[in-house]
Amino acid sequence: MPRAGLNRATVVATGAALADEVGLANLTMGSLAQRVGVRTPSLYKHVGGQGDLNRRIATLALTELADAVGSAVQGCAGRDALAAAARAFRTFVLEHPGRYAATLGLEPSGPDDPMALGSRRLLDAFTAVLRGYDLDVSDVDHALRMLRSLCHGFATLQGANGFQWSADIDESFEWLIAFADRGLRTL
Amino acid sequence: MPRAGLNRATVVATGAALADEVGLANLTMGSLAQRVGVRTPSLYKHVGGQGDLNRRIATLALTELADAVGSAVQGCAGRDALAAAARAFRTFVLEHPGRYAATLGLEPSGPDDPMALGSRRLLDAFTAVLRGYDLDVSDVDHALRMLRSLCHGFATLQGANGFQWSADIDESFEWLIAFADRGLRTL
DNA sequence: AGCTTGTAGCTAACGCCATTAACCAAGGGG
DNA sequence: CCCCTTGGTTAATGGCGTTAGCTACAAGCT
Repeated sequence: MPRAGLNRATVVATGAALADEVGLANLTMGSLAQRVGVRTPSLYKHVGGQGDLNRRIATLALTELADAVGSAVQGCAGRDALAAAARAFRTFVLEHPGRYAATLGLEPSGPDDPMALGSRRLLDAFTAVLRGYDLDVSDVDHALRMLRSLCHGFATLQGANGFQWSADIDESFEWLIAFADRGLRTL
Repeated sequence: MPRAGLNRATVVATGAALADEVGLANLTMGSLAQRVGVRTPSLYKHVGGQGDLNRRIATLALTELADAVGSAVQGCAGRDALAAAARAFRTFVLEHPGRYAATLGLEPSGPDDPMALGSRRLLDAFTAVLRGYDLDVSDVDHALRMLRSLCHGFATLQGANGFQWSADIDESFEWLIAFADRGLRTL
C-alpha cells in the first residue's frame, strides 16, 4: 500500500501533541496510529514501544522547555530574569501538560542520554537566573531546588485543578515570584 | 467457598498499601485481588471499579495527610509550626507515594464529598500555620498557595528522583523551610 | 532497464487488564 | 427450618500493547 512517509521524529512529535490534547495517560498506541494515518503495529517500526515513546516525548519536552526558559531569560537579570523564567516555565507546562507529564518519574540512563542533556540545559537556565543575585556558593544548589519546586509545584497543581478556592491564580503566581525575589535578595 | 470476610475499608486500605509499594500506575485490580486473597471480579462487590477505588484511596490519603499535618502543628507556632507542617507533609508523601499520587488530578464531585472534606482539613492546617505570621488578609491565599506549591513540588520532585545532583536533599528542605519562614516574617 | 534488497506497511495472533453477566453457597432473620 | 441477602465463583467481552510473519514499495547496483 502507499507509504505514509513516517519517521521517528514525526511519530514522537505527533505523540507529544496528542498527549497534550488528551492527557498522557490517554495517549494510546492506537490513537497515535490513527492520528498519523497508519495501523498500530506500524508504529513499532519507528519507536520501540510505549516506554520508548514516552522517553522520547520527555526528551523533546525537556529540550523545548530549556529553550523556552533559556530564551526568556536572555537579556534580563535579577528580578526580571526570575519572573521571565518562572512565567516561561508555567506557560510551557500549562500549554503542554502531556509533554511535561512525560518528563516526570524518569531516570536518565547515562550521562550522554539526550534527556539528561535537556535536563542540564534547563538547570543551567535557572542557574543563570540565580547569577543575578549574589548568593553564597553554598546557597546556590538549595535555591535552585527551591525555584524548581516552586515552579513545578505551582504549575502541576494548577494543571491538576489543585487550586479550588477563589483568589485569582495569575495574581498568586506573580505574588509568588515577588516572594521568591525578595527572599533571594535578602540572603 | 469460605467467605474471605472482606469489606470496603479493607479493600481500599490494602489498595492504598499496594499502591505505595508498586506505584499507583502499577496498581492493578488483579494484583489487589491476589493481595486480599480473592478473584478479581469479587472486588467489584466492594468497590465500583478502578476509578472509584482511586477516589477512595485519595480520600483516605487526604484524611491521613490532614491528620498528620494537623497533629504535627499542635502546640507550635510561627517557624516551628511551619517546619513541623512541611516536614509532616514531605514525610507522608515520601512514605506513601501511591496514596498521594491518587489525590492528584481529581475534582471533588460536590461540597459534601468526603474527599473535599479532607482537602479542606489539610488546607485548614496550613492556614493555622500562617496565623503565626501576621499577614495582611489579602496575602493569606497567595501564601497558602505558595506553601502548597513548595511542599508539593519538593516532595514530588524528590519522589520522582527529580533532584539528581549532589547536595544533600534533607539539607535543601530545611533551607527551604528557613527561606519560606524568613519571607513570611518580612511581608 | 531489470534484479535485488532493505524496510515501511499490513494482518493475525497472544496475553494482560477492566468489566459485566450469570451462577452458587454461606449464614443470619423470619 | 427455610429463605434471601450477600460475598464469593467461573465465563465471556472488549480494549490495550506487543510480536511474528507476510507483502510490496522504492532505492541502488549492474
